[in-house]
Amino acid sequence: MDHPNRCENCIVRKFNSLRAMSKEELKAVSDSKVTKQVKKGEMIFDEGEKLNGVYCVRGGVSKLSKLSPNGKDQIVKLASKGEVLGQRSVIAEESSNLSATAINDMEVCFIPKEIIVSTLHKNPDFTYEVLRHMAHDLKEADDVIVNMSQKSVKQRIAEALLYMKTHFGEDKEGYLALVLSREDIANVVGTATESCIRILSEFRKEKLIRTTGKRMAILEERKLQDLVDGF
Amino acid sequence: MDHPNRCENCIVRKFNSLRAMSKEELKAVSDSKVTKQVKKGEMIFDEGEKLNGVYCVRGGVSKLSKLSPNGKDQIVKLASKGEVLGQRSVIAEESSNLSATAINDMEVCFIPKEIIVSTLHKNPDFTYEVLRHMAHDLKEADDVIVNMSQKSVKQRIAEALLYMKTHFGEDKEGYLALVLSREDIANVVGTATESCIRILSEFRKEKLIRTTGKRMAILEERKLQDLVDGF
DNA sequence: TAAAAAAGGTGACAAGTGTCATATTTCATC
DNA sequence: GATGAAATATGACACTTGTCACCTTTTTTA
Repeated sequence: MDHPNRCENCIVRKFNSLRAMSKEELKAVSDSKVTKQVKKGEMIFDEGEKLNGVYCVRGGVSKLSKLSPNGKDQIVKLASKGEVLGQRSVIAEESSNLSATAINDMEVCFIPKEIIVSTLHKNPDFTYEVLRHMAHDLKEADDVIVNMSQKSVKQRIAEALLYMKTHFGEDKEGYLALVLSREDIANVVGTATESCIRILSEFRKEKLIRTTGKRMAILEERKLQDLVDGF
Repeated sequence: MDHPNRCENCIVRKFNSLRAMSKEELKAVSDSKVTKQVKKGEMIFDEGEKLNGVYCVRGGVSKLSKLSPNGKDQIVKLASKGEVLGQRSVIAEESSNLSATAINDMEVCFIPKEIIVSTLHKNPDFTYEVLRHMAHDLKEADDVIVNMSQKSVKQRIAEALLYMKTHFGEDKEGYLALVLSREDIANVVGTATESCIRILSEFRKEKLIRTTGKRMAILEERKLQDLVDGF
């Protein structure tokens, strides 16, 4: 039973609420889960879809976004290793309010909702753990609301770059490990792609960042932070 | 034991997660709760404050807001009868990320966190109920993010008016039951007070609304909705 | 009730941002 | 390695929105 592909042995679990599951519950999850490879650009689930379970991210990064009436895709959250997608919809028994798309190649485990829901009813520790995670997500969402409404596009882009550095790190050459297209960055901060490109060009000219193709490196973290804080 | 001021008999409870509590738990809550009168403009708790419990709203309306670095107050949510304030912070064991201020005279019940937390550990139904509420709040927050970043100020104000009508209703004369200052409306939609006043004046000139002092009535719900949807 | 303070209202102007048009570069695929 | 498609880049311009200045009306307080 020490197969590396068993949830009991999956390191990723340490980061999410599944760590509060008992051995038996975890075994049941492992027996019914399906591991999937998702290629860059592929959609894991779409807005409005009824989800039959949740997706536990083993590797890669996913964007959670919502299509606005004007045709633009607002990215609400970036999810990586250890995060569980679709939890909210399964718990509220509603169709998904967001779509999930792979930003790079991903490995995710699909876990049927029956197991999640029954564990929620039987194991209060697990429910409490899920609740704590959701409380955290809600706080982050509040922060995003304030940033969106009170900060300029330039400040939001600076913040997004710093976020990418602290949450996804850098490679050996100092480039941000998470590579996002200009369009995706624009969709994270809620602006037009052209505005995003323009401001990144500005940052480059001011030597706050450097770029090679779509790879970007932060040169002046301090100055970017000052910008975010309004000088 | 049929005192009207006992939680067991409180109608408000029907609307929130406390309905999942057992008779005994509810009795304990009732014995330790403190009912407070909060006057218009008074703060219930402030951003950054450590909360020793939650506040159950019996009457009146509260704004939950967050001060942005530029000195503006972003209203994230309006809470009325039945809603529980401070839940998120108590569950995550963090200081509050928002402040709560009375928009009109309020009556709230303070419930010490110990009772909430211990019930969360003992009663899975209650935990699940709280979880479902928080899942709903999170969805609403996602929607706010998309609105903030993708809609114009005019659209957001139109939406805020419609929201006030559907959530708080109208009085006999057709005026919105919830009376907000122009500044508060501006803080809900994340714009400057002057811009808000200007757009409301515009709506008035176009006969979409009518105003008497700070009381406002919606005349053309359909047209406002069309505006929100981008014609 | 008068005076002071707060809220509502409007104009003028500047700054920020979105849109459209059009190059240019990079990337994927044969 | 060539070729077409997608992504990046930049200019021009209009529109939206914020800021400041000032005035009027309403509300609060002495």
